[in-house]
Amino acid sequence: MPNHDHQMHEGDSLREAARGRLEETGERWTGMRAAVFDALAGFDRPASAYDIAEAVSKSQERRVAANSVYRILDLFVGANLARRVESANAYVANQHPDCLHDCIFLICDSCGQAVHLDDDKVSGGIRDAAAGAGFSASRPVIEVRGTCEDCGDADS
Amino acid sequence: MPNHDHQMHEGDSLREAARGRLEETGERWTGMRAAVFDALAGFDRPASAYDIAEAVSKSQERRVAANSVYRILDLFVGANLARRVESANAYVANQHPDCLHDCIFLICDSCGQAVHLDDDKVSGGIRDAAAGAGFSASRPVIEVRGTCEDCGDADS
DNA sequence: GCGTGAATGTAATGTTGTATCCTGACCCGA
DNA sequence: TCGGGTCAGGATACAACATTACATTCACGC
Repeated sequence: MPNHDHQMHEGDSLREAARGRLEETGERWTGMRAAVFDALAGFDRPASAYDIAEAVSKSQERRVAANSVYRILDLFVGANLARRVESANAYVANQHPDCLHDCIFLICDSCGQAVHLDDDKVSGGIRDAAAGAGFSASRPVIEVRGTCEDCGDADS
Repeated sequence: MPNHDHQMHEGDSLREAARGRLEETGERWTGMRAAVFDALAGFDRPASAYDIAEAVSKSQERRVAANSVYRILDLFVGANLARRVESANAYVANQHPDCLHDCIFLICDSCGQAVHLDDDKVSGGIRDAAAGAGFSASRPVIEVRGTCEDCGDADS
């Protein structure tokens, strides 16, 4: 079970939380950044920068290049608005940008969905193991590939 | 501390262990596979498929294409002779191919070295956390980016 | 208005990973 | 010895992911 309550967000509430968080870091919430955030949050699974570029191109009715998207995604990751899923070369919106965690992703190899867990006990164990090897951890990457409940139920 | 002893290998011993393990799976230990394994084991840090292709090209004195290397690396990963480091898009030789673990990589962002830990307690915790969310884990990816002891000592 | 720096656009290029089809070595049975 | 099957690997092309350099535009203080 989680060891504290999060302010969870969705839809407009998430957008506003993201905007607030980004502005706290001294960055601007521009139209382009809003469009990228909306596109990212609109996916129900991890989205690649190119997926997002395509979605934004559609919503803006003009071509948006990948590198603009990369710039903004890097900014988002730095500000905790988004996370990178390393094993999928993709990104997800962070549902609670105000709250910093080492997080765990459960990624279904069948449907592509990614669930985000926060378990400070597990991540603490990893940080301890790293520290025990004389290693100073800055960014744990904890991802589990496998099969989600829905896909496991019925072997389609 | 590790919770059991491994048969650790290096040099020729590692090569022989790898060969034995691969042949146990019903695959052949060909010259090309040996060359790829030697190249991989010769790197002191995670190596990309293209790094390995280049090294093998040199040792064979002919051009070896990346896709051949990928095929062989996939085979190695499947047979537990090598591991993929997801956060670096790279591969490392497994020092004890006879022994299957969820493993933890500590990757130094400064020098690029990767240390391989086996800690069944930590990985068990992750599998438990996944199971608690109804998720059937097949392949945990546990990597920690940070700074190793050597690079942290003196801030060059 | 106008200069300045931040944000974004444009284009090219580099890196990583896959797909497809083909060749050559080897084995095996007729 | 001939044919056919299998499989490792080669060649090529291409798809997907990511970065770089430089030009242009925009917001804001003055």
